[in-house]
Amino acid sequence: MINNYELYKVFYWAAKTGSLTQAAKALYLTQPSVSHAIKQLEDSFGLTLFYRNSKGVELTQEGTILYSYIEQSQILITMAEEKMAALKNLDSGELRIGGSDSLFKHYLLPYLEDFHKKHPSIKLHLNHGTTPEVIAFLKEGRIDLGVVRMPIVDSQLEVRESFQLQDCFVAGAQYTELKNMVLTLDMLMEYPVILFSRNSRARMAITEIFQSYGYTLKPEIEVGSVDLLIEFARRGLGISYVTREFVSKELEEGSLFEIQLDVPLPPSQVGIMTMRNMPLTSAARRFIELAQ
Amino acid sequence: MINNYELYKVFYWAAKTGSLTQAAKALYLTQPSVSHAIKQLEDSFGLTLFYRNSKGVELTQEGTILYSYIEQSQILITMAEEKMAALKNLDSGELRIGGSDSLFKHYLLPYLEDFHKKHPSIKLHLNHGTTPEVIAFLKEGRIDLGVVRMPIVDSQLEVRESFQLQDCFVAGAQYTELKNMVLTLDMLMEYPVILFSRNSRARMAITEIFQSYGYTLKPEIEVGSVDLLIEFARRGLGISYVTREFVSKELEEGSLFEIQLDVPLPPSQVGIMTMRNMPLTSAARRFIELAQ
DNA sequence: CAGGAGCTATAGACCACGTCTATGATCAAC
DNA sequence: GTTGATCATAGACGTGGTCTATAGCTCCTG
Repeated sequence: MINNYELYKVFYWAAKTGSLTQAAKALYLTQPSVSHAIKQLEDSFGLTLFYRNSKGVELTQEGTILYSYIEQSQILITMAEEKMAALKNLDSGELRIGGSDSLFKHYLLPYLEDFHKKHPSIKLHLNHGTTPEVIAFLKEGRIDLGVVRMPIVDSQLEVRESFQLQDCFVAGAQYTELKNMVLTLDMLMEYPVILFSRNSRARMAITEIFQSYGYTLKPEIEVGSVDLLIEFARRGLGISYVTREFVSKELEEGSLFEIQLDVPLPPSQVGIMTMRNMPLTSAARRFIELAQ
Repeated sequence: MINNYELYKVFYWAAKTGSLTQAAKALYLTQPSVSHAIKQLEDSFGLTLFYRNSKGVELTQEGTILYSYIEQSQILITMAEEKMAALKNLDSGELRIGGSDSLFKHYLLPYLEDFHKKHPSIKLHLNHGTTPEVIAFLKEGRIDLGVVRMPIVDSQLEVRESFQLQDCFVAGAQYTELKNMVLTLDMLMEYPVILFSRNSRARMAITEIFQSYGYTLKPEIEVGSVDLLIEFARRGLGISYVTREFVSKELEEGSLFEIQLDVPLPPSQVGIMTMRNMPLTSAARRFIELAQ
C-alpha cells in the first residue's frame, strides 16, 4: 500500500506536534516537504487525515485511527534504536562463554570479574563442558565463545591464543624426600600417579609424552575434577599431574611442591575459540580484547 | 538514528523469510538492493544483524533483539493500512449525525436504514438536539453532519438542501365543520391553536408569517414534542401546526385533516449541514450522496 | 482597517540516493 | 567437475524527496 514508511514518521510527528511546521523542525526538514509527505499519505489512502487551520493541523476521525496504530509502531522503532545503541555501547546484552569448570574457576575468573566491572549491564552465562562439548555448543550457537586448551584443529573454528599454562607433577608432605631431587621418568613411575579422567585433553597430552619416551603411564588413581586431583595429592595418596597455575596457592603455602623432572613438559596453550567467519557480538569482541 | 524507515521493512522481510532473495521478491526489489539495505542498517548500528551462509541468512543475537521490536512495529503498520483501506471502503468507521428527534423519527429513518443496509459495518451515532445545539455539536466536532431546517446562515457551515417539508394546520374530528372550508387567518385565530415550544424554528417561522399579515399568533397550548402536537390535535384540544409529512399516517386514516388557508404557507427546506472547508469522512460523504 | 506574523499549499528546480544490471565469490549437492 | 543456489560488490542511471520561493489564508494588534 504505502511504499515509503518514511511517510509514517512524518505523519507521527505532524500528529504529535499538531503542526507541520513543528514536525518539519523535529525531522530537520522544511515545511513544504512535510506538507508534501502528508499529502502523499492522504492521497494513497484516499482519506483526509488532518484538518488544516491557521494554527496548525488537527487529526480527523480517520487520522486519529491511523495515529493510534502508527504511534505504537513509531515508539517501538524508537525503543529498538535505543536498544541497538545500548548493545553497541555494551550497556546491554549478554555474553555466553563455554569452557571447563577448572578454567573458569582458576584462571578465567579475574577476566570475568574485570569484564563484569567494566560492563555491569551485560549478563554473563557460563556453560561448562569438556572441549568437544564446548565445540558443539559453539556450533549450535549456544555460546558466543569457548575457552579451551589448544591445539584445536577445526576449520570451522577460529582460535586465538590467550595464555599459557604449565602442567606439572606435584606431591604433598608424604613425599618430602623428592623435594630437592630431579626425577627421571623411570623414577617417577615407581610412585603412584593420580591423573584426570581418561577423556581429558591434559591426560591425553601427558600420556603421549610418556609414550614418546617409551613409557606407558598408568595412573594409580583417576579422578574427575581438578579439585580432587589437588586434594588427593595433599593427602599423600600419590603424585598428581596438574596445571601449575591451578595449584599456585598450595605451592606457595607449601602444602604441595613441584616434582622436578629431567625432561621438559611442554606448556599448554589456552585458546579462545569462536566460529570462523561468523560475526561476534559486541560483548564477545570486547571480552576477547580484554582477555588478550 | 536511522533516517530511512524503509530499511526496517527490508530487515523485517529478510528476517521473516530468512533469505535476502526471498525478501527481495516479497518487496519487488532486486537481491542487491536488499543486501545493500541490510548493510546500511548494520553499518549505522555498528552491529551485525545476520549470519550469512550459503542457504540464506540467519539472525544474530543482536538481530534477534532488533527483530522482536521491528516485527511488532511492522505488524502495526500493516494493521493500520488494512484499517485505512476498510475506512475507505466503508467496511469500518462511524457516522455521527445530529438532528431533531422528529426529523430522525419521521423522515431520516429510511435514509438511515438504507445506509445501514448498504454499509452494515459503519456504526451510527445519532445525537438529537435543537438546531442551535446541533450547530454547536458540529463546531465542537462531536458530529460529522447535522440535519436541520433551513435557512441556516452561518459562514462556517456548508448547507446542502436535502428535501422539502410543508408545515400546515391540522385538526381532528371535533372540527369536522372546517373540513371543506378555506379559512382566512382571521377565522383561524378564532380557534385554539397548538404550537411547538417557543424556541423551535417552525414556531418562529409561523409567528413571522402571521406577523407579516398583521396578526399576532398566540397559542392556546404549547407542547414540547411533535408526538404531543399530533396527539392533542387528535383529541380535539385545538388546531395543531405540524409538518405535513409527519402526520401523513393520520391524514390517510382520517384521524386528522388539513385545514386549507387562503394564504400560502411557505415550504420549509431541510438541509444537511457540514463544516465548511472541513474534510468529511468517507462515511459522511456517502451518506450525503444517498440522502440527495 | 491595514499590516504583520503565524500557518499550510503550490510550483518548479535540483541532486542525492536507492535501485538496477552485471558480475564475483562462496558453498552445497549431485 | 559442474550446476545451481546463496550473498556481496561495482558502477550507472533516473526518479522522487527535498529544497527555495511564493501565494493564500486566518488571526491578532495597534
